[in-house]
Formats: sequence, structure tokens, C-alpha cells
Amino acid sequence: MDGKPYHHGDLRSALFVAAEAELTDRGIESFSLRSVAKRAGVSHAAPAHHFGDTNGLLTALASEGFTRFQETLDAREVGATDARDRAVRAGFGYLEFAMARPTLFRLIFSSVRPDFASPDLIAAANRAYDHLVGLVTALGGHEADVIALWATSHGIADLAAGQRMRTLQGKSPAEREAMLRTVLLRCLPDQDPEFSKIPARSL
Amino acid sequence: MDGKPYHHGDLRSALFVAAEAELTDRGIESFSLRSVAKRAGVSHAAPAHHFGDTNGLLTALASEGFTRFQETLDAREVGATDARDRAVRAGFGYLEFAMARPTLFRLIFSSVRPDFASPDLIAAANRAYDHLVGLVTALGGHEADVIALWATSHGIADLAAGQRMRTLQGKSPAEREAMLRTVLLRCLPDQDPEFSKIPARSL
DNA sequence: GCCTGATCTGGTCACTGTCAAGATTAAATT
DNA sequence: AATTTAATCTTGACAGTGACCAGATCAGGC
Repeated sequence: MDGKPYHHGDLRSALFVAAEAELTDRGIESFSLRSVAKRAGVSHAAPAHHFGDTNGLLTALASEGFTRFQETLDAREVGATDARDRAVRAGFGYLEFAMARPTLFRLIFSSVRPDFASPDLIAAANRAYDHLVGLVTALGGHEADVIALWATSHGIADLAAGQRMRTLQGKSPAEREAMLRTVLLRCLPDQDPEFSKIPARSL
Repeated sequence: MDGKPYHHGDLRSALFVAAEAELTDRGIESFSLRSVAKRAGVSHAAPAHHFGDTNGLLTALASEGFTRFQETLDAREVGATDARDRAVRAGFGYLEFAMARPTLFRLIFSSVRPDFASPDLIAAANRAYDHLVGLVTALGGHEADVIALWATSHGIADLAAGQRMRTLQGKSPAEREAMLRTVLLRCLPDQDPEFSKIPARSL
């Protein structure tokens, strides 16, 4: 009956949830701090105390986004038969994340608004990058192979997130992944017998 | 001495030029119609008569952007020794454009603001896509090969445009392209003797 | 019980996109 | 040539935005 208490109690989390919803509803380019505040049921200036300015909130969202991104890849990698299969599955996860959360994908990989000097964001991004390097190292690959795997996975995922590749839209998830598999296998370094028997492990 | 005439004469072009400058200066996410008008020296509502709303202007910019994009690829392809070399050079052009005009690149490939139902924009985008298909067809490739070449070129270009791939930033243009060459050659379909001797032609 | 500091509100300012009404001028019509 | 028509451009308004500030509220330490 008391309406609302003056202090929310856990406004930071509430704002974070509201911000994620706003981001998926309206996209980055019309993301609004005031809308987030309204959604969370607080005054328009409340978010400033927890995230600084708008970019601060987007930076926090981006850190979380990188973590979610990596979780999606991890989930897809379980059950991989070898290092090669694991890298391909990671590519599936990349594409899955981009299609399931296109705006979050954009925030992470395309937006200039998150502050990429933020330690949290740097750490989250580095975790994902190190994981990628681990995948390629387990295949006996090197720098060029990292670039090849990353670029191809990212390219498909980005084009899919932006719905720019019509060829991909007409396909079922299974067809998409079959296509992606052939493309990715071509990108990976040649099978090195010394590595092919080692089970895939995270770096 | 007459100050400015009431009618600009060629305001549409002037706004277009100003809009391009504003886009590169401030990026898509803080692109402002009023700023464009100010830059062109007209009132804040003048652009509406030529481009409708803000998205209309961005749509026009995107059409032009696709054309410029294709021109960059074309310029790089001259002097190619064979179809294979030509596809690789197109990839160089892709990356070059992304690094030289990152915001225009983003407008074309990542933004939701241009109206992709616009006939002009569709036509410009299709021209670029058809050209890509032509490159792959000249190699004897098919759908999966189109996806492979596009995804890899796009992936590197997009990551470079967003400065997300640190490995790439430390390199000279020559080093970057050497790296890209090895990656792209791996993506292309196996050399088909029937096609390898046919000089590269546009579709 | 009081005080300090964190949390949250409400107000304000400059800026934004869009709309409507009017001023100016070019082009078409008669 | 005179007049009507239509396009161009300006001015003013409104709601929404991010950022800033002063003040209200309240939790926890003293």
C-alpha cells in the first residue's frame, strides 16, 4: 500500500534488465536512457547514479553481452568429437548468438558507444578472444588461422544479424549450419596429426 | 552583396555532401538532420523537402555508399592476372573501403536506419551482390563458395572497421593484405582447370 | 539520536526530429 | 505579359532526448 519506497533497493539490477529489454525492443540507434528509467519505474535521472551517462550503461551492457556471447559458444561446443569439430561448433554458436540477439551482437561488435577502455569490457572481450585463440591452437594453427576462423564466423554472423544475406534467410537452421560447416572446414588449418588426437580443451 | 538567395539552386546536392561529411565526423549513432542543415547553411527544416525524414537522407546516402563500395572493389580488380587473383583483389577492396570509410561501411552493412525497401537502395545493393556472384562463378564456384568469399571478406572488413581485431591494426597495409590473401585463397573453391584459364570478366 | 553520504526526484538547458503555416520564387498556363 | 500553380525554403511550435544541478529521502556508522 505504501506506493513505492524512495529507495528502490536493487535499482542497478532493475535498470540493467530494463536496459536489455529496451535495447532489443528499440535497437541501439534509438536507445534512450529516459525510456529505460521509465521502464524501471524511476525518475529520468536515476540511472546516472549507477551508470554515469548513457554510454556507461551501454558499456555495462556490452560487458554482459560478451559474457553471454561466450556462453552461447561454450554451450554449442559441448559434445565436440575433436578440436576440428569444436571449432565448427563454436562457429555455430557465433551465428546462433547473432541471430538470436542481433542488437546485442551489434552493440558488442559494431557500436562505437560502449567505452572500450573500460576494464570490465576489456576483460570480457579478452576472454572471448583468448578462447578463440585456444580453439585454433588446439588445431595446431597460428595467427593467420585465428584470423581465418574469426573472420569467417564473424562475417556470416554479422550479415545474418543485419539480414543482409538473403541466401541464408531462406534456410532452416540445419541447412544454415550444414552450409557453415563446409565453409568453416575449408578455413581451418590442415589437419595436423600431432594435434588431431588431442581432445579439445579450453586454453 | 545579396546575402543568400532564398532558393539555393542545388540544395539537394549540397545537403548530400554535407550529410556525408556529418556522417564521417559524427558517426551514424549521433547523426543529426539539423546539423546537416546547418552545415549546408540552410534552415533546419529544409532537408525534409528533398529527403523526407532523416531515414530518407540516410537511405540516399546508403545507395550512394553501395555504389562507392563497388567502385572501390572495381578499382582494385584492374590488373588481375586470373579469376582467382581477381577475387582476392576484390577482398582487398572490401577491406580498403571498410577502413577508409568505416561509418559509410556501417551504414551500408550494419545500420537499421536506411530503408531497404527503397528501389534505389535495392538496385545498388544487388549490383554489388551480382558482382560478387560473378567473381565466384568465374572460378567455377557455387552457393557455398559465394558465402565463403563474402563472409570472410566481410568479416575481416567489419572487424577492421570497428577496430575490434587488434592483430590487424598493428600491421602495414601490405602485411594486412598478405594475410588476407592467404586467408582468402583458402576460402576459394579448388582451382577448376576448365575455369582457370578464362580471363576474369564481370558477370 | 545525529550525521554523513548514497540514493533518488524534479527542474532546467540545449539539442533533436517532425509537423504546420507562411514567405519567396520558379515554372506553367492562359 | 499577367496570373495562377507548384516547388522551395523559413519560421515557429511540440514532444522527446541527454546532461547537469539542487534538493528531498533514507540507510548505516558514530
